Amino acid sequence: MENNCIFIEKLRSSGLRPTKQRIKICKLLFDRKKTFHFTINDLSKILNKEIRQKVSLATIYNTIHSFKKKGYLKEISVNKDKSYFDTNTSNHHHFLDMNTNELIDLKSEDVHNIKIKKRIPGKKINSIEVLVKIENSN
Amino acid sequence: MENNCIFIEKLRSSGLRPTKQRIKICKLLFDRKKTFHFTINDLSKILNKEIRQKVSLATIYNTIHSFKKKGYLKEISVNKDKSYFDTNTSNHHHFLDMNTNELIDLKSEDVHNIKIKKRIPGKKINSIEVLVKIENSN
DNA sequence: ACACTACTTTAGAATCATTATAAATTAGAA
DNA sequence: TTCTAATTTATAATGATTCTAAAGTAGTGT
Repeated sequence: MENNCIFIEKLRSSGLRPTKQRIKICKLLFDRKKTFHFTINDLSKILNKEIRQKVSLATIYNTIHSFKKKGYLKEISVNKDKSYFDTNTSNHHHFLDMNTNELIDLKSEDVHNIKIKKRIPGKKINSIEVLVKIENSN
Repeated sequence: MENNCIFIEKLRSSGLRPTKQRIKICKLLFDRKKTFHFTINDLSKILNKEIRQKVSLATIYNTIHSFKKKGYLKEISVNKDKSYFDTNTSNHHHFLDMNTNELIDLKSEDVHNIKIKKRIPGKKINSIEVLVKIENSN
């Protein structure tokens, strides 16, 4: 219970009321050591595994979008079927395992020296995203 | 009319019957100097601008998928709303203009020195895709 | 030219992720 | 406690894509 204080504070300081649904989602997403990659569907399944306190799909969408807007989550465009989200909001890249459809983080340092030689007049670079597709090497 | 011969041959040699719908789509996609980026919706609008010979949505999807499978088109994951296709099937990257949602080709040479330091055991790299998001620099 | 069969096209239905809606619930302030 | 605005929720709506099954067409053999 005391653990939730961090999340309650986090939510409150972002102008989001700390409802039990949001706290539950916070715990699931942010109370972990390693980066977590997920789809809304994944999240819904995990959240609603225990029947006692279900969170509706609409709330999951709302909450994830709020979190993204606040910068707590990154959205990753991998394929058009589903949206992937990433709890690692730092500047980094990804492996995509074509066999399992799993995302794996690549630290910024793991991809060195990305230099873009071409420029578009009147435009500035906002971000550079690298997706490395991998597959079984058998 | 004679122009179509190229496309008829191309289709035939790929085991695709040269129907008038496919030829029409071929002309639209491949009879141009510059790379063409499009969504199915774009294509449908252009194809069906003239009312005389409409091509159904289902046929457009079928044809584009066939072309992709044959390697005549590349599919690009930019955002989950829509699928983008690219008539440039060579190894290259993209700018994505966040203001207009437009894709712009980046030659392979325009992005130099992509080296991935990390490896995943049992996996080999299939492709490396770089997406450079740009926006108005006003 | 004719007939046959497999390939294509097509309209419309089905699907699936996501968003909108509107009513019921809840948090925080007075 | 009471009030109001924020939130949750079930359900409907949307929009891209896929499926389906019937009608049309290309290519082969006659």
